[in-house]
Amino acid sequence: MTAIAKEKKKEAVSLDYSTKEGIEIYRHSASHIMAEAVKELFPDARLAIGPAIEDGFYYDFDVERPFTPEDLEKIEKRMQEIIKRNASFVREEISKKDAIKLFESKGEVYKVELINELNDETITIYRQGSFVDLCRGPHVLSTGKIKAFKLLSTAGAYWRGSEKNKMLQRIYGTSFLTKEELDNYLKKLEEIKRRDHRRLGKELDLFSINEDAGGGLILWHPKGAVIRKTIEDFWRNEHYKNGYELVYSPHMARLDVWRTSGHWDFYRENMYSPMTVEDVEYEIKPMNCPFHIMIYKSHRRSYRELPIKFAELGTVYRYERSGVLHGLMRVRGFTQDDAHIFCRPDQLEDEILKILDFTLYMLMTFGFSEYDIYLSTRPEKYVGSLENWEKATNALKFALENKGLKYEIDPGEGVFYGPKIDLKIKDVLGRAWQCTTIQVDFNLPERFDVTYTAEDNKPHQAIMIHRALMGSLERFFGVLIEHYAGAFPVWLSPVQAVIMTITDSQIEYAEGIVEMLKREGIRAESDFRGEKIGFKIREAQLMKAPYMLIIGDKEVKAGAIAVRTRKGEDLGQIKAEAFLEKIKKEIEEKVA
RNA sequence: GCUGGCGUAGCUCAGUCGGUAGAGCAUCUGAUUUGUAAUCAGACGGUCGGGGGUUCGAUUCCCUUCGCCAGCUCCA
Repeated sequence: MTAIAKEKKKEAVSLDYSTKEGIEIYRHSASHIMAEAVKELFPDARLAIGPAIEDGFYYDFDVERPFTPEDLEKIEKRMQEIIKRNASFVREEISKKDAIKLFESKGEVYKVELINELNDETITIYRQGSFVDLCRGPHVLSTGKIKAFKLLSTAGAYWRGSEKNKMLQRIYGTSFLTKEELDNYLKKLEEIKRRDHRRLGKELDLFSINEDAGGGLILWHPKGAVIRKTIEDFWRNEHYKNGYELVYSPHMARLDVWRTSGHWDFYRENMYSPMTVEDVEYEIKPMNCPFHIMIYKSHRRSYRELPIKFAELGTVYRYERSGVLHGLMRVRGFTQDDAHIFCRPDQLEDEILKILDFTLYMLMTFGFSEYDIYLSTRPEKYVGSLENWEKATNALKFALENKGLKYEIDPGEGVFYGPKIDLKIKDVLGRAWQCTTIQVDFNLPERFDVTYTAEDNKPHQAIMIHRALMGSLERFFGVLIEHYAGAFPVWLSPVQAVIMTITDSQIEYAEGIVEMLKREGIRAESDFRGEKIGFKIREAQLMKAPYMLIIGDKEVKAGAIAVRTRKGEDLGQIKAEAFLEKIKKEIEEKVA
């Protein structure tokens, strides 16, 4: 039992707030102080809930009109006063009946609703000054303990998160033990804005979304496309090395295919309306699996052939509600780095282990070493037998444990046809983006009758593993942009070197250098404009080009180039060949 | 989808308490030939997101519609 758990029995706690549990208590107390301030300023506000969250806290209120930024300032000021009053947090235990009476008398209908759902006969409440709130606690000793806080934003939020309920007004805030920590956090928020892939995507001319085309549909500009191509080439090569075969499949198919697969019954909310072609209904694909199954089934397969691994950069379309679209991270049309592995039962675990190794290798190459792993289990809407679900889930669990990877269970978050392992990459926002997914599926093979001929010369049902390592190229690209703040490693940089002349008299020499680099496969660009070198450097710097090759009379005379990096380092005069060797090596080794 | 906020030149933004708009950057033209993050000058560029209403007059006020942004997961 932790110290905090023990302290929960007491009225309020004095403890080390720098622990994870400690800071939660601290922030939860800050949320009570905010609620008190709101009640003092807006007596008609009804309290909902107000927990501590990842980087702060919030409290939901039912109020007549939404809070304005000016309201937040007033609330902040009032919170300062409440902190100055230094009222103690006092814990009380009262009977359920008294609790209901208490909150009814205050008109706190949401609190009454919550109490009614509690099974305990004794309810705990916390008071500070004249403010009282239904709360399990614990809290800090007194309001004066809160040293640094800030209210950040307001937003609508449904009561209990359901859009069928009334929308309440939520105030987000954060608090830290010291002003310094708070300032650091606010700085981090600025940094997050600076790295936003939507902003960088525009600034670096990587991609755009055009409202005439539609939301959630990505236009890849040349510079973004080069990066994508580089990723794809790497991906294809690695897949061939790992025993995959590449395939291509169409973007639509007859609706009956999706009926057979179960998508039409279990995944329809993510699918677009069918279109009718010569009286037959067709559907744009939300997944690639049925096509890979068809390729598998195009002829009979022997147990000797397995595992068969079909991989495809397959573009799929899924309906997402307009409000959830977000740059490259959440889109309606995206390309999965998809693959389906058809195997025998005895091969299943080994194949999952191979995929895990492959995944970690791929992610590492792109500079990601931090991720959270989840094992998602059977959802409410599912196909197949419970027995199959259990087999599949156990296979995934076994593989994770065998690898010694830490994971959490995500109950009910599996796909309708099978459980899955998800790897979530953490971006600078601290948000974890689901990229990798590995799904074991006994069900589609059954629905499509996917078999192989075994040693007994009889058909046996194959098992399928669906997997995407980067997830979708769009989302992965978004995470990459934020991860590198647009300054991609050389191998991914759309422009790897900008060659710039000091004056017109070096153009001929510089052209030779550019040509040589291009011939060697370097993405070199020239800037021979009649501008000052500082101006050219500034532009290349803003485009985050890793190398700037400056050529003046001195370099022409020496038969060399002056190399500057985007970090501002001056590598001095070197021979073009030496530079070529250096940059080639960096590209080859994918140096970050 | 819901709630709120926002929508002015290619971009970033200012402005108009109702009298049809302005800056910087970008683009184009010219001059400048320059040594490590912005040379100078000129020109071009907008029916102020779309539609409707009020008004002598709307970019400004009202309604509606579209788009974008934030939140809607964290359960006393």
